Amino acid sequence: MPDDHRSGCPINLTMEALGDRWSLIVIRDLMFGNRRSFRDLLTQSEEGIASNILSARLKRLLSLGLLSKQDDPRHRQKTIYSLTEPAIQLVPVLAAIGAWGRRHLEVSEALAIRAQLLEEGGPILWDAFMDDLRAMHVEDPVGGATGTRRSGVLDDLTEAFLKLAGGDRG
Amino acid sequence: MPDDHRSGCPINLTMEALGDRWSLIVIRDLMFGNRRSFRDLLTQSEEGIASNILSARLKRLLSLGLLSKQDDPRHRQKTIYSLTEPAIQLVPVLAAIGAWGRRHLEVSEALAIRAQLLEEGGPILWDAFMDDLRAMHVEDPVGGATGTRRSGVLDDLTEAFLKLAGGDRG
DNA sequence: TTAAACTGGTTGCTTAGTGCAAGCGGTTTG
DNA sequence: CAAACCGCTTGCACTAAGCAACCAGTTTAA
Repeated sequence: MPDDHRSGCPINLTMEALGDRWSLIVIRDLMFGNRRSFRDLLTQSEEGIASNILSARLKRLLSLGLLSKQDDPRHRQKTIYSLTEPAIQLVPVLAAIGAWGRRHLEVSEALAIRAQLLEEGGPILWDAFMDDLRAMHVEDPVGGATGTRRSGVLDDLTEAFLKLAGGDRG
Repeated sequence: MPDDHRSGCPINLTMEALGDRWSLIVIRDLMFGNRRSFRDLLTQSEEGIASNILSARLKRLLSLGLLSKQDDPRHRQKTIYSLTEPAIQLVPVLAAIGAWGRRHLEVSEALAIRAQLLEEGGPILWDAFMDDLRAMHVEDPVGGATGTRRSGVLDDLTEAFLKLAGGDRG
């Protein structure tokens, strides 16, 4: 039988895959917040995702091939979640969404600075960021999760955010 | 009281506004299919939206300020739905989503051609398209709905689609 | 003149997704 | 050896989605 999709339209298929209130939030936290474990994603979530929803989303994103999981060598019970190449290629999508939201919705200044820098940086910055993400999520997911591997772009974005937030997050 | 949002993050606020399976589909049909009435959106929908869902989405998008409605001079009962400026500015978002879906999901050839042309055209084409949409949805919504006002970009996209689909749609 | 078709929806029902709180077996830390 | 932490699961309430039938008013065509 054919696939059980509503249509073969690229926009529709993307909405079928990611068109809910949480999937892109989880990917955003992995991508920009480098939250790589269930507990990090759960407790550091700005929006307060519930554990059963997070569990369901991680399963779904794994089965879609957007995430991969590895054992954490530091803790036998711990899992490292990483972005795969398809998820990394969502950078331009998240940049466009962030730019639109920043213009048309009531965003907070601190949380909007990353969207602004990402928009201003354009495709050149996105490509640099995607290369960093490949190093931290595909080539060396453990190093990326533990801090051995870092991203210059991500450090810049985080620094700009912390300057406005005055704070204690990353 | 503060707004009842999960957070002030641009990506989160966009997902709260448009993060469901249908909102962007409705906007896509208005934008690329020039479906401007309830009936058109309902019956010409590739994905088969239900009438109660369509009704709810139109109400929601109107209240968010992404759509406007006008009386149709040809039919006292008919309503013309139009994109507002914020919705028109979703063009880059839909282009990015379409480009991603085309690369990573099982799209159909005919339905993917628009995404491809939009991606290849880049920001210059998007700007031209957005100007056309302003003429058809903001300046002269009635003319845009009735065919008096047309979009060169949209005609090109539709022609390319019809060539592959062999068909009877627009 | 009247019936058929079309207009933008609504209603009722079932199923799927979201949100919250509590809990669970195993692991590591102090 | 107890407390904290690990990735989850369970249960229950509520909202959103999906389906089919229906509705009153308007236009069209015989």
